[in-house]
Amino acid sequence: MPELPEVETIRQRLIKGFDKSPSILNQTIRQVSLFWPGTLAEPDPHTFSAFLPGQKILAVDRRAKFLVLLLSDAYLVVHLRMSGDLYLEPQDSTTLYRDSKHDRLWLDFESDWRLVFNDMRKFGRVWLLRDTKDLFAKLGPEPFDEQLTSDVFAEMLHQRSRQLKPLLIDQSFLAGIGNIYADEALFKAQLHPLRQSESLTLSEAGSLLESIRFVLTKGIDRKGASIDWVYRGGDFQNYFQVYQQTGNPCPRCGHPIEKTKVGQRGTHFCPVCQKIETGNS
DNA sequence: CATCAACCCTGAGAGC
DNA sequence: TGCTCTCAGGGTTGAT
Repeated sequence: MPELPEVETIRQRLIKGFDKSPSILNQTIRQVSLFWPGTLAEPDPHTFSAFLPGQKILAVDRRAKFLVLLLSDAYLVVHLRMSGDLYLEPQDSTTLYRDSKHDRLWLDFESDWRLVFNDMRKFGRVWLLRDTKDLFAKLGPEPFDEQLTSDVFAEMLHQRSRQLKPLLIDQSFLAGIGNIYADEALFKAQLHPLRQSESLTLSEAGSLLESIRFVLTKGIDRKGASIDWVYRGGDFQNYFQVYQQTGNPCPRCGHPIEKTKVGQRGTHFCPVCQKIETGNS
């Protein structure tokens, strides 16, 4: 499931070009094909398809797990949710080589290239907006924001009274973390997923922020994780310490990694290294 | 404000 | 082989 590192990887591939495909920058949209109307959050399909032809892609940015395509006169925002993917391919390759069963949207450019939005589980969404302010209004800070110092992060944790795991994946608290990187960051910081956020010491808060940045950086360096049957070409899954490592020995102490359910989400942790008690180190 | 559950979906894997 | 059941998960929504 794409989290910040996977979305960032896709962003960089769209900008730089990937494999044999060119950069998406300066491509001009010629034609729109929408195969699953539910993909479109707004506006309605008719307005969407009528507006886009002639629009040029000027930039590709990221906010949280959203990809933001700056067009000549609007923003095209994409959220990949669970199974979405976004890539360029030649306009004739779908008919010739590939099963297009899960394609939800095509943007055909004036060149021979096509932007494909493929999304097996249909959870992904696309917005065409004049302004992204409302959509992003409730998002928390970016993990790499320079303003986010360990003191600021500690204060954010103390202002809430929640278990760490659900808090980390709450996009209004911090933007871009999902289930994988939350589990990995908590393990690296040696904090129990059920620890109450307000109980963290200043040094524990600093350690958690540092761990979050470490695992996200590692994920980006590895071009993201390719898990389940969704392959995106990254190999961070080979570096998981606890995620999907249930029963395997903890890399730190050797005790078997355990899996529980926290806030409706599968949660992996080491019961020895990740203590629930308040650390007074 | 925090917590919980249902919902949106598909396909993989288990059990029979 | 082929059926049915369960599960996974990001984010939204509504109830407690």
